[in-house]
Amino acid sequence: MKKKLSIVDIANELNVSKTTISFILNGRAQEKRISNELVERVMKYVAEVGYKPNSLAKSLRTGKSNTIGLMVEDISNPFFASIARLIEDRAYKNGYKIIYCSTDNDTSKTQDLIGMFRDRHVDGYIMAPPEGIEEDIESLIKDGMPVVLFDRHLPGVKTDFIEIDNLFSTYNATKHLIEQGFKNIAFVTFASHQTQMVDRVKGYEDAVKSDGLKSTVKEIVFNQDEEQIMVPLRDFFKENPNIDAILFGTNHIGTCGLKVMNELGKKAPTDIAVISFDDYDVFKLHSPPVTAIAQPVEAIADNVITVLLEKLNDRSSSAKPQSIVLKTDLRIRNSSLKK
Amino acid sequence: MKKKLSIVDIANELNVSKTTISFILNGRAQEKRISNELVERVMKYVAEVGYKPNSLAKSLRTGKSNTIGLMVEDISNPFFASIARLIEDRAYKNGYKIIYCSTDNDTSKTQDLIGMFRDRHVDGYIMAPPEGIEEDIESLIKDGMPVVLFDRHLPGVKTDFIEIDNLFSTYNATKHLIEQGFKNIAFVTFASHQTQMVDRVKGYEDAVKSDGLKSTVKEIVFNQDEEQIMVPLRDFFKENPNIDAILFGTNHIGTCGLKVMNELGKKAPTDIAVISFDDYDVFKLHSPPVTAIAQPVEAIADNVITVLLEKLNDRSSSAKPQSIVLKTDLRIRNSSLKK
DNA sequence: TTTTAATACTAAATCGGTTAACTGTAAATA
DNA sequence: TATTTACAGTTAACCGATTTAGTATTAAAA
Repeated sequence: MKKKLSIVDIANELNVSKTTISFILNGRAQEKRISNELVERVMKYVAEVGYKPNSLAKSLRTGKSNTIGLMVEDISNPFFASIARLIEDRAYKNGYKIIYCSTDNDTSKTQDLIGMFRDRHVDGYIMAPPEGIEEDIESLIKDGMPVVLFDRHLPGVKTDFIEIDNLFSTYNATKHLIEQGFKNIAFVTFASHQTQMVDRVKGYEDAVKSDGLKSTVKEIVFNQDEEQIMVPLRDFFKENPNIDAILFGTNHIGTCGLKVMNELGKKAPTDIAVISFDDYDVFKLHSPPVTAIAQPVEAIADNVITVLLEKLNDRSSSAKPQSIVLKTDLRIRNSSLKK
Repeated sequence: MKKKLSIVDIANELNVSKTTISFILNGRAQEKRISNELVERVMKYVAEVGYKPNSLAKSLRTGKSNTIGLMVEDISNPFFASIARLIEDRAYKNGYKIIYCSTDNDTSKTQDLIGMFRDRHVDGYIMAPPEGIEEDIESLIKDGMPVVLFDRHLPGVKTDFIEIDNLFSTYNATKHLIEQGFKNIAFVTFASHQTQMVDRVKGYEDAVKSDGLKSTVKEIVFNQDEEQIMVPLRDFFKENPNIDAILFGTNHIGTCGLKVMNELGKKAPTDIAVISFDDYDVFKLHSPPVTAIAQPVEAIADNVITVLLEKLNDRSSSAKPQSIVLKTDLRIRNSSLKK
């Protein structure tokens, strides 16, 4: 077990001060007028023995950790998992590591996690924030930490965020159902005051109202345990036997909804037409396949990391926060629905 | 932007040496005979101002970072995502953070990532190792790093691992198909020399041979791009028109397989019976639902973290490595297959 | 000839903790 | 009375880097 080399070992071996080594390794040789000769000698030796500076020591001194904290609702949800994956790739390419965690949409858990991230001196934060976290985020921002939100934003908080056009997405999907001739369209979603959910509900309501149809919104309490989501769904179907189409507010609730429909022997789309927010394999492979509102996952991840890197590279920048709103894609999978 | 308090600030404020503060905060007051009076005064002040020790400085001095490096094949794969989620929870509860990354089963990428983790002084490693990484893992172990492998292991490398009984799982699934009366059963999987894949193939082959049936194994090159997986699958179906049942080696390939079957208008299970490794929503919700080999995800995550925490708490322990092999569950979803 | 400037580095402080070794006093033991 | 022991802490070194301020030498400018 060879002990790791430190900058002092290198300095001693080459009879040079560690300051010089440090300057050379940080590309400040020119600026500090270190002779090319010496630079070469040092670089050669460093490569030879494979010396790597201790990043903890470096972080302690410089205050930068080259780490980004990523907080999503649940890393095992395919939507967040794929965004996390894309962010991870881009971050590594730019020399950043990711520390991630799942908030479960739980405010106090999230506060704890922010504390951990702070303590670990992450350089920047990417998060899909839960409700009630406004003050904590504001305090991060006040302390000069770059914060980029995605999937939703916090109305009072002035920071960058990337999201999609939720209102139009559900409006458009609902209109699509109406055009297909459905009259009793329900919207089933998680109970939430978050911006993305509020907008999704509003999009749906705007659409049904514009056609003089009745609005039926069912809100379900978020729960980790899938069974706890399915219970109220069963009730919903029993209480609303005349529903002919449903729009689900997230992939998770859409999946649970399909499971319950299976249980109850209700076929999509012959018995009840279904559209879900967030597209993924379950909907594509369902037979017949389920129409879904696909979020531009790559574009979201790209924008998130681009904006964050910008802030990281130009800390002082007081440019006003960017709000990027991306379009979704309604993937219509059953053109022959009802008519 | 109030600057963060350091231990020196606390010491000065209370007119005590920082050593004393450190002892008290690390629960060594008794041992170092610090008076209860002083302990209380310090604790009260620390709580009041919300002082939190700088973990970077702490790590630098102690060599421990309270971080675990988690390397999976692909964090956006539901199998790995759910294991990651469970490991995350357990790790946080025990005061550890997770740094994660996806290896893509790429050896040199993984080597890079190990380098990063090393550099960040992670306290332990959890990984689903790619091929060809034996030496790197051995060098980690030689340097005293706790390493726990899962999903597969490296035959020559003596370290703990958690996996499932792959051989029996595919043997059993194949037998099940045979019992249903299928005669032309194919096994479609990723090309790999990894232990889990080798065992899965062997389990299949043992089963078909034991009944004197023909073995048809199709190996597909792993690729990030789904289309690159579907091309050889299409070929496979065209070249083997008399196949009446397929066993897919992973959830990913199973999902792609179903997509291709959809394209080609082949129905599961009426045209071709299907069983896939790794159970998830896509298989549960497929109509009719697809039989799958479910891995005990919670048990895997539990065992992984338990073994790692044991090693972390007892570094010197030279107890010989544990090999834990868990059972899978064949979730039969179409009892009325053929007969 | 003296002053200034450029060259090529280095010493020491610093980041914020932990820890081995030590100090000074009072009471207990030899 | 002289020596231990217990008590209640403190001093200073250390982890491994970065960075500010400085030094010694030579060359150019005044």
